[in-house]
Amino acid sequence: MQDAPRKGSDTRERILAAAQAAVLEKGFAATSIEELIAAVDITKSGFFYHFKDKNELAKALLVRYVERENALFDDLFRRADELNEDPLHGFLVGLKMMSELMADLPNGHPGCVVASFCYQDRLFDREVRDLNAKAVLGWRKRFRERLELIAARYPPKGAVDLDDLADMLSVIADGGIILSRVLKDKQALPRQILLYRDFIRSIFLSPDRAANDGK
Amino acid sequence: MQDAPRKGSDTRERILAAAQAAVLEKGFAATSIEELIAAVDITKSGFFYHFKDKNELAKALLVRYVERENALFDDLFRRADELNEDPLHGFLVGLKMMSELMADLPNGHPGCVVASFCYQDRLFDREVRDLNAKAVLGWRKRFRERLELIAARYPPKGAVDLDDLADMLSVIADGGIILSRVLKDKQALPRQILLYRDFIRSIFLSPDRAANDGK
DNA sequence: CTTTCAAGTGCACTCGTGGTACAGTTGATC
DNA sequence: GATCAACTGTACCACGAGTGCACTTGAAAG
Repeated sequence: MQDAPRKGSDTRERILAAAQAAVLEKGFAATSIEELIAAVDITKSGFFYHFKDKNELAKALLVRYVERENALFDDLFRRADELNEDPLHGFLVGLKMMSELMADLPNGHPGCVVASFCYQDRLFDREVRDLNAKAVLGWRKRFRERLELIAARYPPKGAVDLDDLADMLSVIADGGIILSRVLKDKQALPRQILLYRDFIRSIFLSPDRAANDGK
Repeated sequence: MQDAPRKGSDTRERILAAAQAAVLEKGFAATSIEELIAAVDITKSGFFYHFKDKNELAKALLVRYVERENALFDDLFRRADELNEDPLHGFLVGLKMMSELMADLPNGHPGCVVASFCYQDRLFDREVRDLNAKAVLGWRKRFRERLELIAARYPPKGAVDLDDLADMLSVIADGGIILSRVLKDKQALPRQILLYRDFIRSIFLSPDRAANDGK
């Protein structure tokens, strides 16, 4: 284990944590290196030891965010599946848990780095923009696979594009975060996720079954 | 008519147009006054004649955007209603038109100023943040009123919160714009709007009626 | 035809920030 | 005792935001 050569050396991680919080509140350009080194209590040289320039910081920020978000989804839907054999009900339980997770965040959702970068993408090089696209496509793949399992067992009513339906969860999440933040209403995001859940249920569950599936 | 005292004097509008395009690509902080005055071909003093500081520019940008967006919605759903007496089918037609409008934008949707500002809100004063919230609440009110008319004639299946359902359109729009931009897929946004349309139909139209309502 | 006023120009200045360069320091590990 | 990751310290440059103020211009109103 030579990943922590020196005492702790969590400096890089602390920079990233401070940077993410600042970026989600003010945007990347307005987040100054000076404020970050003040927050983490290092010198400017220390910062440039870890990141050769600001674009490197952006890249690391995005990679870290996507990894964490993926780990969170992995854990959440794994637990949901343990509670349920059926792919549809596993998904519905997972969405419910996701909604509750968002509702329980004390200060509301801090924001999505992918969405933030999307509205500032001319600041970054192509690599960062490609990483952003890859993250969204990863979520599409993840949810599409679940939806395929569901569709195999529960033939959907009408023609539904499963990619679009998978994307819709990212859409609801990003849009819901914006709604919550703008309205300063922490519950707006979880409620939107529950609406998506209702939509999924209405697509895959026939009306009579959906009727006695309340809650 | 003393609103245009001097020849043309569309300078202010040209500044705002250039600023909006730049802000949606790079964020507000990264949009320099210097680049704006270069684009509009005036001097720095000329800029500060129109806006006393950058925050004033942000405010004007937001006000302009919301006014235009509201005018667009007014026009779109008014035309949809002219084609249809029924509130539900008027809404469905409006959503279809909205989707087609988005699909026909040559370079994709340029972005939502409200969403952009949301991820940079610490840059602005309270007035701008309040304006942002008011804009979203305005859209909620607008769509909620439509949904109430619909719900009165078509009792919805299950308990639906009409505020949430109204918000969901803003959510889908903002999230869909992000999806489209990140994936560089212009059609992603219009497809998400059509999914919302499907959801609306499934809520208010009973299954047998929904069946022969295809397209 | 002169006064007035909106809509600017020109210039000089301060400050914060990104970024470079490079030499030196510290402390755990081998 | 040497090595190396992880820093510190100092000095420096260029650029852009934003301020302040005096000055100009051209259309319109009296």
